[in-house]
Amino acid sequence: MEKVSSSIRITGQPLSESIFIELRSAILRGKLRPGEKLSEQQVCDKFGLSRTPVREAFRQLELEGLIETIPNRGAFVVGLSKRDIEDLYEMRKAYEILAVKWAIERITKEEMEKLEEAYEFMEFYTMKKEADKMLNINMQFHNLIYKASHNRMLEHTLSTYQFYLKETESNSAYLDGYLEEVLKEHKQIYDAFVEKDTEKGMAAAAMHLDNAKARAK
Amino acid sequence: MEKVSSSIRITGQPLSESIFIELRSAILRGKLRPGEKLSEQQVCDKFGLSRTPVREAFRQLELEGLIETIPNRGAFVVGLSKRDIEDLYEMRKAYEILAVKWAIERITKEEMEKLEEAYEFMEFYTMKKEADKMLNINMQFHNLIYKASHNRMLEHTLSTYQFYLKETESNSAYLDGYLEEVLKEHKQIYDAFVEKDTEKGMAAAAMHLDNAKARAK
DNA sequence: GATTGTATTCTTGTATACAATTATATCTCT
DNA sequence: AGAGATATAATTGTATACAAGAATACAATC
Repeated sequence: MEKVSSSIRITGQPLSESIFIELRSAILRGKLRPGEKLSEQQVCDKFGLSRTPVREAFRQLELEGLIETIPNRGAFVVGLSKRDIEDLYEMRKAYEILAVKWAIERITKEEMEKLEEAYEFMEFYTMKKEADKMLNINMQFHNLIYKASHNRMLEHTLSTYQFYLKETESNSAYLDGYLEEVLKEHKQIYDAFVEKDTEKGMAAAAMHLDNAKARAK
Repeated sequence: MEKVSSSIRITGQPLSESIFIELRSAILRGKLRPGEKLSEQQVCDKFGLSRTPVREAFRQLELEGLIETIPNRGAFVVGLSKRDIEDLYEMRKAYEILAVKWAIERITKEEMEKLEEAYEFMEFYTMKKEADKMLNINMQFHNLIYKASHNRMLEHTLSTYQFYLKETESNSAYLDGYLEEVLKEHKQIYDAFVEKDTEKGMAAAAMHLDNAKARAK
């Protein structure tokens, strides 16, 4: 493992959090290979800090299943296979459908206003053909739905999946040729919120995620 | 928080793991109330050990969303609302359907033999009307399916949900009057494995979990 | 040459010590 | 008495120290 010159200290945020995010990203991006041993001391040396926060990060990675620790032997990178990622799209789809359903039932007025605003930005960026901004607002749109589902676990899990898929996607600018198609799919979801039609929303979400999976190829 | 007389040390297992499981259980069972402050020192005193393993357990609880930590202020119990638990049944159902689908597609010969054995135990215990043993083999049956899905994340999540629901269920002996009904539902799932019929399996799983939710009331 | 037993080294698991931030209590002033 | 400021105490965040287990190296034996 190569050293990094700069510290990862961010004021206010515990170091264990930073290390967790950093290592998770490295594993998902394949910089840390499955099977590879992850030594606490090496990680400490790399980031220039003590073992305490590193160990806390390890325990979190273990809980997410990205590393496997054998007592008194150490931690080993697990990582995601091609099929794991394929599966992840399916798992996300199943939850996203639930999120849309609950969000339509439970969304507050304020949340609805934010969702409307997000959708309007999507229209705007589609018109301007700004794919990278579209990618961002796309994520926000979905995150607003997660929040509006008013279920912390679902929200957390879907945010995690979003992160996983973002990190593992080979080409993050894959939206380029599909802006209008993507907009249309989101319009169907958004319309379902306006009409408070859960069935329509769930169907639209399912369709959208099937297409998203196909586009990511 | 009251002290416990006995130590929770189990040879081979890190203490952080034991504390994690212990605290998680306490939160799910409502012994630790939502909003309550969870002091590191208090937990240390209670279990008679140092802060290092306690902190590691806290980080894991945080990741599962059962506590919320505010930097430099401490950890606060979050817990699950009635609706959270209701939702959990839906979330479990969505994943269980996926697990059955993938398991039917991916199950190995050895795994199939174990599943068959588990199902036969279910028949046996139903005949003998042993509800508590049935509860156990029931969990095993489902865990075998999780394993056979050959997706670690799905397996881990479903195991967690199983634990959550088991801990929060008001009456763990709720199977009592429903042994034959439950057996029938599992037979349908098991038959789908024998016939390698994913559609049938998914439908049977959906039905089973709807009924399980209704029975838990 | 292969294998087993032992000593050494290395790594992890836990406890303690220190630093930094936050909460609380006390005191002052109006 | 109440509001604000300061000092003290308590709690968290991080680093270091120690203990226990595992891996490695090496010697002795077959």
